[in-house]
Amino acid sequence: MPLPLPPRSRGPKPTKVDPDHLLDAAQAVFAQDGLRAASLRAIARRAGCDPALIYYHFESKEALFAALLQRRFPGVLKEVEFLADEKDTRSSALRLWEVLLIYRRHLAQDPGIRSLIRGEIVKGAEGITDLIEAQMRPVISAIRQVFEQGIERGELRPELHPLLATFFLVKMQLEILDVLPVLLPRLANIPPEMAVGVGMRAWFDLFWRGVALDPGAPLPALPDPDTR
Amino acid sequence: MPLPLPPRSRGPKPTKVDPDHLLDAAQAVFAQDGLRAASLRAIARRAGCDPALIYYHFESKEALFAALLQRRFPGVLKEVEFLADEKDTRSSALRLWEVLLIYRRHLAQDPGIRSLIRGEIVKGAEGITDLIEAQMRPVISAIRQVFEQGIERGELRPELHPLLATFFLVKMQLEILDVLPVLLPRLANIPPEMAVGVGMRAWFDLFWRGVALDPGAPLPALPDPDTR
DNA sequence: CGCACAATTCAACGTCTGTTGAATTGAAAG
DNA sequence: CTTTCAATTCAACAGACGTTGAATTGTGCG
Repeated sequence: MPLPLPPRSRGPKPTKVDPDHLLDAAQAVFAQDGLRAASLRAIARRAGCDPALIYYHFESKEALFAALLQRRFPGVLKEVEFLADEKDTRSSALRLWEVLLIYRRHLAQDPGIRSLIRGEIVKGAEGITDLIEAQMRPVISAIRQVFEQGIERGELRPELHPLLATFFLVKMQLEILDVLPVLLPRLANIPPEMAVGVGMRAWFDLFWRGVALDPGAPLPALPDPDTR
Repeated sequence: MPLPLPPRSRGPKPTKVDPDHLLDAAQAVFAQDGLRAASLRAIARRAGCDPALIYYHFESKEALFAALLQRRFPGVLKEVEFLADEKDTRSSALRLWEVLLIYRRHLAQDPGIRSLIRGEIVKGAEGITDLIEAQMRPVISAIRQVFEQGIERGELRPELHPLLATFFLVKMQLEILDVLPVLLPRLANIPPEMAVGVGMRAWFDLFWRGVALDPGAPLPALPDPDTR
C-alpha cells in the first residue's frame, strides 16, 4: 500500500525547521550515501520536511555540502590558535597531546563525512578542495607553530619537517577516531568504546618518541585519558 | 543535437572486451563518482561497450565493486608473507621499510578507490566490511609477525602493541600515497611526483624512532628511495 | 481587522538509474 | 555447409533524481 499520507498543511510550522537541523540530517545522509548519491529527498525525509524547503535555506545540494564542510573548522581553529600562543610554556609533549584532544572533542561526533572529504581531495575536485584548503590552512599553520616552537626550545628534533609532522599527527588522529572503533573490535576483541582511547595513547607514545630530541625522558602525565 | 550514433553491430567484437578492462573502467568511474552514484552506463561508456555486457561478466553492480576490492590484495599478500618468514634475518628496520615499498608497488596506481573503502568500513556496511576484513586479515597478520619477531630479537620495544603498530605503519603509508601528492604541492611547493618519496622517508624516520628499542642506532641505508 | 511577509508544501519537468529478456552475429566445431 | 554457442547490443521497465514556480498559511505589525 502506498499509504497516501494526508497532505501536510502549508505555511510556517509551529516549530521552525532551522538550518542547523537540516545540516544534521544532511550529514547523516551524505555519510551514508556519498556525495553524489545522497538525495535531497532523503535528507528532507530525515529532517521531516519537504525537499523544496532545502532550497529556501540553501542554494543547491552542493551549497548544502559546502555549509557542512565549514561547520566544524571554526571551533577547532579557535582552540588550536589559542594553543599555539608562544607564551605557552608547557612542555611540547603536553601541547601536542592537547592537539589530539581538541580533534577528538570537535570531530569525534561525525565519522563518515571524513571519507567523503578525503575522496574529494584525492581526486582533486576543484571547488571543494579549494574550500577545504582555505579552512584547513590556518589550522595546520597553528599546529605547525607548536612544532617550530618545540624545536626552538630544544625539545624536538631540529631536523623535523614541521609541516609533515603536523600531517602525521592529525591525519592519524582522524584514522583513530573513524576507523579504530570498527577495526579493533573485529581484529582484537577490544570494545568500540575503548578503541579511541587505546589507539590515542599508543599513537602518541610512538609519535612522541619519534619527534622528541630526548626520547628517553619520561612523558609527563597526559590528562583526560578517556573522558569525553 | 543528440547525434544518433549508428547502431553498433551485435555479436562478438574482433577483440574481446575482457573483464579486466571492465574493471579498469569501473575503478575510474567508482573513484570519480562514488559507490552508489557510479553508473553502469558511465562504466560501459568508458570501456567502450554496452551496459548490458557488464551483466554478462558480473552479476550486478555490487559484484563488480566486490571484484574490484579483491583485485590488489593477492599481490600484496604474497610479498608480505614472504617477508614475514622468520628465517629472514635482515634488520627490522629494513623489513619494515620493505613493507612500505610493497604497498607503494601494488597500490600507488589506484588512488581514489581507497576513500570509498574507508567510507564503507567507517559506516560498518555489513557485506563490504566483511569482504575487506577477510582480504585484509592475513596481510595484517603477516606484518604483525614482523613486529613480533623484531621484539623477540631485541630490536623493537617490547611494550609495543604489534597490531596497532601495524595499523599505524600501513595506514599512514596509504595516506602518503593518496593525499600527499595533492596536499604537498598546495601547502609546501613540493611537486607531486616528489611528494610520496619525501613523505615516506619522513614517515619512516619518525616511525622507526618510535618503535626501535635503541633509536639512536643509525638506520641502515634504505634501498629504492625514489624509483617506481 | 487587514496587510505583509517569512516559512512551508505541492506538482511537475526532463533526465538518468539498475536490470532484464530477446535479438543478433562472428567464429569454432562437426 | 550447418550447427552451436559465446559475446555482444537493443529496447524497455518503473522509479528516483535535482530543481523550480506557484500556491498556501501562520504570525506579527499597524
